[in-house]
Amino acid sequence: MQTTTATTEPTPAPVDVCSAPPRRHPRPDGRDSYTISEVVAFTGLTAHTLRWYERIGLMSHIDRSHTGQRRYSNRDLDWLDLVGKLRLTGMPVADMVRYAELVREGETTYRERHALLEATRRDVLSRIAELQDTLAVLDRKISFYGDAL
Amino acid sequence: MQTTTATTEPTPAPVDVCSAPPRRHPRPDGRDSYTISEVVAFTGLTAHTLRWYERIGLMSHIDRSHTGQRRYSNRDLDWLDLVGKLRLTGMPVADMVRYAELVREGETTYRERHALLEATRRDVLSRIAELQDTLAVLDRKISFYGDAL
DNA sequence: TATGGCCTTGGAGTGCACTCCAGGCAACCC
DNA sequence: GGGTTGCCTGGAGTGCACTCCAAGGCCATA
Repeated sequence: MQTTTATTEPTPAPVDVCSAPPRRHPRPDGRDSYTISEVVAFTGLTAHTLRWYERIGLMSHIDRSHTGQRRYSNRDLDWLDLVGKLRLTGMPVADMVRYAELVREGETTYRERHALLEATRRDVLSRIAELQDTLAVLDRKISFYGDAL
Repeated sequence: MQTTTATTEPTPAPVDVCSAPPRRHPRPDGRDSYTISEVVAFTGLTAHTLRWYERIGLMSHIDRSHTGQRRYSNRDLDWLDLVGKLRLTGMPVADMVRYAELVREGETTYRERHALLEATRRDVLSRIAELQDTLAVLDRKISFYGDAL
């Protein structure tokens, strides 16, 4: 089950540890190396975007095949899942890059990561509250139009 | 008490009827005419943005003083409140302009307005669900970092 | 050997939602 | 009259997050 990429395992390469993130799209088991187009299929992002994420430092360096093509690991996909979630919160990409840098710097940044996620959590809560507020307005208007019809 | 703008009252000018929207920022009572900078203070939008909204048709024509300066009514402020709410949902400005057009066209567009708001409502619900999903992920990570500290 | 498919790169382009600028008018205070 | 403030306009500029382009490498199949 636990296929490990020999290329990355020796150097534990600081990654986003934490409990295993739930994977949304079924990923084939027993593999740990995907082409960019497979990742496109899993994530819904474009290949352009994936390469751009790498360029701006939102993803740490991705493995390459002997011909120089990108080979994404399950860890990379987990990270993309998290990025997708953070994107939904409206977090700017620059902030996500900051978080990625903290992850790359290793365990010494736990405190700062904790603070960053706490702040994000507060943002998310207030966005949910705003949306629920908006929902109330929509419901009032919808029932107005519903009654008028 | 009821200061009415003589210019708009004769022609009831189709506006967003429905029940009275709750006003967020305290507006002085007994007035129905505000300068652009007052509206800036009430809404948090910039004067540029307010003029731009008008240019693109997101606001119907705003009253003018004898010198040509904009004079916003309470109805305009109510509309801006709604626009603010819709903006929070992530609705594109173009869609809001569409809704504004429907409002300007009068009662015959009730059905379409109803449908548009229903669709928006569904969007909002799914966004809330996404955010709650994200919140769960954040909580897991936050408690991981919290435990590790 | 050639054709097609998948991938690579740096850099330029796009769409959205503002945001600002230059130049000018009107009103008010000293 | 001069200075300041507030507002006006059309049009250009900005920042973000992609999105696309052109030119080319590698490799499998016909």
